[in-house]
Amino acid sequence: MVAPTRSKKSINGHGGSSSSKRVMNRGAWTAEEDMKLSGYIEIHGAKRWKTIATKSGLNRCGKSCRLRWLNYLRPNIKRGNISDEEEDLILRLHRLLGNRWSLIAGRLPGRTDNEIKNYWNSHLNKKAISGREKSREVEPAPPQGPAISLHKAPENSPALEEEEGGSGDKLEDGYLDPFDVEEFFNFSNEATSCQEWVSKFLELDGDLLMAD
DNA sequence: AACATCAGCAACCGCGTGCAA
DNA sequence: TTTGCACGCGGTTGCTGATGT
Repeated sequence: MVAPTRSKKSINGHGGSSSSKRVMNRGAWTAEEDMKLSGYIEIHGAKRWKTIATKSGLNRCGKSCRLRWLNYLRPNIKRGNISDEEEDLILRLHRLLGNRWSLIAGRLPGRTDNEIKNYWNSHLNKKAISGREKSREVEPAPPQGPAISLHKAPENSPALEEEEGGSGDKLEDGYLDPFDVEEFFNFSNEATSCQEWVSKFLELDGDLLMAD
């Protein structure tokens, strides 16, 4: 899809937290706003979104600026044309992680959590459901939700922990955990390239399927 | 051609977490 | 210890274009 020019709701305020009476711009971003934002970030960096929002001269809230940057303006963003390989990876990761879009996006270079979430809701959700329906015909009651349960953890930290704690390899829903989850999803350790990670994941996920 | 419905997606919202004062 | 700010995440909303009737 081309850069959006549609005018969404342009209402005052942004609901909730801000008590400011200043009328904020909302809705679709214009090319001019995009230029202002990326120009400012180029010079000052993508930090302190509230400051960025005010100093850049954009009549937007910091949240809106952050979202626009992360999902649209950031360099190396891939948009659209999700390949079969990526789709397959999303399906597998979702089966493993559930709706942890940012984690899934973290393993798809150039893809954003928002894009993946949208893609899931509009394309893959149906696929996943129909897949489950089919497998239900063969064996009843497949497990719902992520095979690996996660506690919410900050980015770039050991994000995953098994529910039972420790190095136990049996997960709460009966899935076997065939690999070191903490190491596997430790994004701070980027020694291995993403390509390597993907092939490693596909390999291990295949094993997991065989074990089912 | 006109209208209704659906699908895709950008953007908004509320909440949780981390951190500094 | 408490409080407030900044940030990130996931769910939801609603606009637009496509498709169907």
